[in-house]
Amino acid sequence: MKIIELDDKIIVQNAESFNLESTLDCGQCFRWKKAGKKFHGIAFGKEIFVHFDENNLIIENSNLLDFNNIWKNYFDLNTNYELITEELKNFNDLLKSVCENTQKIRILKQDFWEALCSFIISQNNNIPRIKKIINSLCENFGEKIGKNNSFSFPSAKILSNLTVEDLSIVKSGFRAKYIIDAAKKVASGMVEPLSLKQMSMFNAKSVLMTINGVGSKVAECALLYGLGRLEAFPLDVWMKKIMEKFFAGKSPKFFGQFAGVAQQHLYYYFRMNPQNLIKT
DNA sequence: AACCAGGGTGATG
DNA sequence: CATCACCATGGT
Repeated sequence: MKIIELDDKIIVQNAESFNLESTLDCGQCFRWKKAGKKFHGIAFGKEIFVHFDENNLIIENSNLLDFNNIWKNYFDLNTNYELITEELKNFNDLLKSVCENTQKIRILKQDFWEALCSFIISQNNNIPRIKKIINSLCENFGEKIGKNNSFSFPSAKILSNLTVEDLSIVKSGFRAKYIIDAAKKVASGMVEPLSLKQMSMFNAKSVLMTINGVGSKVAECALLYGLGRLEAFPLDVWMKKIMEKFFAGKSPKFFGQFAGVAQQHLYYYFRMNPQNLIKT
């Protein structure tokens, strides 16, 4: 991996190859959009365009400082996902073929608060509307960044001072009170990502579930997408069906220390191919 | 028009 | 512990 900085772009030569489409569209994040060959997105208060040119990862509207501080970690470029995926393929024939089909998904290391808040919004909701609510949340309460109409994800501190009425503009429904409670607990340090990273999965999950509106599934999402705990295994309605049909009697432990990565391949594959889940 | 969406809560058995 | 109505909102 060699980094080249020129103009307002970063070129990561021989970046460990991964598939941007599957990685950014597999349901782990909600703020990336395809713009031609490139993907446009915002994370950690910065807006970029990103695409692959052969083995080179091109990050536009950025610089070396941001790459080192944000994007290297966000795309988790120091982790060898090829190794992880090879290990997963040995667990089970179905998982092997699914991994080969979904192609090189990478779990992003997202901002803890954004991941937690986004998956609180996701409960009993559909993906297009989740994106719409998050977008509205950013437009109304985030900070304007760049020259375009782009906004950062609003901080927990900002949201912690809002009322349910203030939030009604984003139309998050009954989730508004959950967002505010989560914001208060994060802003006050009662729920603190650095300490959660040091805790056991069980203890970290217990702390997350003290937030009103955070149950088992959302807690696992926060652990996986916001805290880099790759053994976390969110069981949503799709994963429950998949487990019931193909992994009956098995628990998430079956998939080992990278269970979350396995989960992402399975979830994405069956979202893309639901007929293979319905049919008996 | 009823039903569903990357669920959680509180009440009840 | 298992089940169940209910939770707001927008799309089909």
